[in-house]
Amino acid sequence: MRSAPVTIKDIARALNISISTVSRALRGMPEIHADTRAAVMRLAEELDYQPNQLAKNLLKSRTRTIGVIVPNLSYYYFSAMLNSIEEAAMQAGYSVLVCQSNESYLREATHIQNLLRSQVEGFIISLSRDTDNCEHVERLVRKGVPVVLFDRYSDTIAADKVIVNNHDAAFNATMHLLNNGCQRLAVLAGPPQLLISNERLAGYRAALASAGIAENKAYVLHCDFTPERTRLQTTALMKLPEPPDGLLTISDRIAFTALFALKERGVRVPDDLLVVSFNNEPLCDFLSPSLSSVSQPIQEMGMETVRLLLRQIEATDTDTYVPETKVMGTELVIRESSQKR
Amino acid sequence: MRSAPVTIKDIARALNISISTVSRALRGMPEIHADTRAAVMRLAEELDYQPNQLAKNLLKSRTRTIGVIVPNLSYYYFSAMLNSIEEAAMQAGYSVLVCQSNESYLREATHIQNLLRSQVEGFIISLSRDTDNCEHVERLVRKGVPVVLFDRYSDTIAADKVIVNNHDAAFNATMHLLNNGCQRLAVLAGPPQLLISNERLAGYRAALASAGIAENKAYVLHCDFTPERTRLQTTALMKLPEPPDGLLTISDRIAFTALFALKERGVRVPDDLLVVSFNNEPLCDFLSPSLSSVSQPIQEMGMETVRLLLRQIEATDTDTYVPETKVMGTELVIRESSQKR
DNA sequence: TTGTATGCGTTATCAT
DNA sequence: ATGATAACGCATACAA
Repeated sequence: MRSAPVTIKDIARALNISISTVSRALRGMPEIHADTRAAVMRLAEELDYQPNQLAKNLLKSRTRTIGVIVPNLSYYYFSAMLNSIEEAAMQAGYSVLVCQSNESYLREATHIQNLLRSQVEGFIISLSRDTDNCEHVERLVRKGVPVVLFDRYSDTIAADKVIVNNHDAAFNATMHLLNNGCQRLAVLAGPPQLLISNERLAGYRAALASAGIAENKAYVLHCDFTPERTRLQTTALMKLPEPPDGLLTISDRIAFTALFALKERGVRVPDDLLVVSFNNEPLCDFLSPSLSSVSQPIQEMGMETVRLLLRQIEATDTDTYVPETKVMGTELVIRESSQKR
Repeated sequence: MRSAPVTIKDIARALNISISTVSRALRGMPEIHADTRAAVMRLAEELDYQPNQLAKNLLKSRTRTIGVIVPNLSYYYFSAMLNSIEEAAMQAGYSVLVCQSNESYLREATHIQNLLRSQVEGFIISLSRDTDNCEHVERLVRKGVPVVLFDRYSDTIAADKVIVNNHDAAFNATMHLLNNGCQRLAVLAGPPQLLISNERLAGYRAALASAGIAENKAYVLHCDFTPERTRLQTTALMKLPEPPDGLLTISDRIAFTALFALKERGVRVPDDLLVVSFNNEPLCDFLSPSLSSVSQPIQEMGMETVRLLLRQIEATDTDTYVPETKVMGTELVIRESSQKR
């Protein structure tokens, strides 16, 4: 049998005392008589009383809750970031409401709206693939709602950011491929509206330029994180009259599918083609050949996003606030896929 | 500058009308004069008014929110289940509060408590690895709180369940290995307190028995989903005087690490050892050799958990309610790892 | 030490 | 067509 939840009113009535006494007893206020407190506690325990968080939050106008919006939790990077964000938030006494945009602008905007209505005190966001207009987030910032972006950020948003130097990371990864003998270097980038993809692309180009290699436009293809598209683009690359002998992919998701497509076509990695990727998912180790990949300090990034957000939330004067961008270091983890044997 | 959120009171004051009129206009009630409504809507838009969901929920004693507790979202199976649960819930007008137990009983119990305080209307739970005592969930059920378990369930809980026939699935997987020539069949099971692991173990044993093979205790080892432990157990298996020539692992997480450890030791799959696993993560395709694995109908399972939960939530008489267990079909997806070439 | 009254933002009931 | 008021569950200022 289901019944309405127990309230302090129920306890008060049963004990024939006032609700304020119950409230005080429950919260261990010192002025309450020991006997009264004991009786209240006993009954609360017996009835399995659970304080109504809604009522508390409404009264205090504080929820100590932060909204997190990520593209998709089945990407390792985001679920790992969520873990570290949750941990840091919990330590600080905040809880987390997680939403997935599923790479859709519309869902992202809807989630922001809903989280706002649920009175979250701030947002940690990594933008969706299809978000080319950031008006929805900019409005948040304009309203003074604390926002921190990570990874998938945008230039136009005046919020705190926790990112890596995508340009330099891609530059280094590309140089690594060049140094290992690649002559024809291709790249599987993300969708063109994704800033981090473009930054990585720029790093790739800078590396080519620094090595005095002219860019071959046919070697630069865009993917959208769907296996179908990646497969198509990989095949397109290898069908070129001069197929590449080196490949940079801007995400492990893309690399996994690409490696699969390559194997199907009989392209041997690293013998025929060297590969370097981004994100350093745990699986990189398990693949054969194992996959070289750029790692981000997920643990630190999660802590940093929370730190920046709480700084905003707990700031007394919000007028003098200047958004900060924290650039974290990356590491190129070199494995079998990027070294000739 | 941050300011207190806009309320209907603000709008009422600005327009010099009563809050009830604002409330009615906002909700499109027919009795409101067109001009009044227009003015209210305009101002609400301009001030970016967001109704306070806390207040609404408190008043209605309904949140249309369900709590989902899973061990860890970085396991593919759970993030995929979450996606399908969220989708189904959204379609039905409910939203989802997700929590990770991180395989800890304590966190699981704490999350239940917190979600209860947040007035969720029901729970969808997959138990943590360390949950050997289900008192926390049983109490929920006793209180009449709607609960649906999936995958990691327990016999002692009188709630709806959405599961697969673990015994038969393991039986079939084991038979498949036997039919492909395995003589010495080992199994890497999960922790002994995990019912689904024991069921799969029982299926393995039944298959051996049906083939007239005596069980070799040394071939049955338990893992706890940590790579370290799995690595250790895999090594232990291969160090036996008579190492196995077939291996059943009760989760892809375990299989991935085991395959890695095998490769390190120079054990060739499938030449020296055939492997079958559980969960059919997308990566199974990408590994080399690709990994045979038992798949569960995640999409349908998500829909089913939500359907059963909403049935409970929306039931008028909760007295006559009898918990239902929905057993979904599995499919053994055969890949390279389980067939001699 | 305990009780009474007020308010958080909203909807609903009852007037007008 | 609109307004005043009570209620949801809780915390707290003020009274007693």
